[in-house]
Amino acid sequence: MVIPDRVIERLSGYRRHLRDWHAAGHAQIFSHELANLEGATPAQVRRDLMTIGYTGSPARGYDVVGLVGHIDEILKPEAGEGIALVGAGHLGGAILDYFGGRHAEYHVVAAFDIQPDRVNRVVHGHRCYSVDELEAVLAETPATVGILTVPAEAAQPLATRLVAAGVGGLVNFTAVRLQVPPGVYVENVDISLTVEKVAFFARTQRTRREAL
Amino acid sequence: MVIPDRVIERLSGYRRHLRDWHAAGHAQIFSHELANLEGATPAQVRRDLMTIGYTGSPARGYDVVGLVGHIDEILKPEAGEGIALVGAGHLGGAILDYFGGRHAEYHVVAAFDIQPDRVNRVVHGHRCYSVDELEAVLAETPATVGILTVPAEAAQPLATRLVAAGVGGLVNFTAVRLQVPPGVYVENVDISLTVEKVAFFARTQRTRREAL
DNA sequence: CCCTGTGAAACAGTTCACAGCG
DNA sequence: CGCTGTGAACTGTTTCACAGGG
Repeated sequence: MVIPDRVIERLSGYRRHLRDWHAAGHAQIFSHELANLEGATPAQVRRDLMTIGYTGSPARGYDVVGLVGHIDEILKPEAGEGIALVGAGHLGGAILDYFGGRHAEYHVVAAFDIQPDRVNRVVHGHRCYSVDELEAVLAETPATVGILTVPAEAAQPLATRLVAAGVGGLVNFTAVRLQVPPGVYVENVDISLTVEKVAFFARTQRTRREAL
Repeated sequence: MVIPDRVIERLSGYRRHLRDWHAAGHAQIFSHELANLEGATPAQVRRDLMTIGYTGSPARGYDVVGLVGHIDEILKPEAGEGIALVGAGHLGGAILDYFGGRHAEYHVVAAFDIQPDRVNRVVHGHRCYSVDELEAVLAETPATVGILTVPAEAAQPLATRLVAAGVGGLVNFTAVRLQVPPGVYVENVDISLTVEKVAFFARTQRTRREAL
C-alpha cells in the first residue's frame, strides 16, 4: 500500500479531530463533518480513507473509534522507534520540551550537543550526550529519526554520521540541503524561508484584495 | 504574475547558492549547475526562471548578479514589513534569536507574551510586550507577518486579533487549524506531525530497502 | 433523500524534447 | 556542438459526478 506524503499529513490531522469528536460524545462521523474540522473537502476525506482502505456506511458515516485505530496502525511507531536530537540549543530545547510531554507519540532516545555546559547534563528533561559519543550511544539505543538543530556548518557531517548510525529519516532545521544516500527521507524545516514565503503571499494577496 | 508556492521556496534556495557561487568568483551559471546546487533538475530551474521572467543566454547561461537582484525584487520585503511574534517561550525565543542575527531579511517589530517574567523585559534581544498591548503596539509599528508560538488553546483568539491588527500572513507553530478570513495566508509548521511523517517514510523505505 | 465508494475529468506541477541561436 | 526557452507530454493530486444502498 503506497500512501502519498500529503495523505499522511492529513491523516494525523484527522486523528486529532476524531479524538475531539469522540470526546464530544459522537460515535460516528460523516465525511463532510470531518472535512470541515480539517479544512478539507468531503471528497478528499473519502479519497484519503479509500487510500488507507477504511470504509464507512452511507447511513451512519465512519466509525470514529475504528477509524482512529486504523490511522494509529499506520502512524504508530513500531517498537524501538525513537528520535535522536542533535543540537540542544534554544530550538533543540523547545523540541525536547515538546517530546517530553505525555501527549507525544514518539520519544527522544538521545540528545547530543557539543557545548560543555550542556554535555552530561539534563537539558529540558533529557540527558544530553557529547556528539563524540553519537555512534556509541546510538549503538546502544538505536533511533530511526534524527532531528538536526545545529549551526549550518555542522549539519552535513552530522547528517552523514546519523545515517551511518542507522537513522532512516531526518528533520533538518538548518538551511543546508543535505546530501544523503537514497532511501533516507529528509524533511527540511527552514523557518526563514517560511517567513519569506508567508510575507510574499501576504503581500500579493493584500494587493489583490485592495484591487477589488 | 502568479508564482506558485513551490517556486517561491526554490527561489530562496537558488539565491543562497547564487551568492556562494558569486563569492567563489563566478559571474555566470548554467541551469544544470544551479540545479545541482539546489537538488533540482535543469528543466525545473529553467522553468522557474521563466516563471519569474528572467532570461539567460545559451552561450553563457544566467548572469549571477542580475538573477540575484531579480529574485531579491520578488522576495525582498517592502518598506515597513515586519514580523510580530506571539509567545516568547523556548520556541519563540529560538526564532527571536534567529531574526536577531544580521543575516535576517526580515526583522521582528514586536514580541508578545503573557508571562509576567517576560513582559517588559528584553527576551532574546527583543523587547517583549504584554499580549494585552498587542493592538496598541501594532497600531504604532504595523507587522505583515504574525508568528504564533503559543499553547494550542491561545492560538485561535490570537490569530484573530493579529489579523484584525493588520497582519496578512501567519506562521502557525501550533497544532490548531486556524480559522482566518479569505486572503490571509497561513503556513502551518507542526513539528510532531513532521516527525510522524518522517518516521513513517523512514519505516516504509527501510522495509522496501530490506526487500531488495 | 443523503450518504459512501469510485471511475473519470480536471488541474497543477514536473519533465521531455526539440527549435533556435551563438 | 551545448545551451536556453518553451510547447507538449506526463505524473500526481484534487475534484466532479453519479451508481448503489439503507
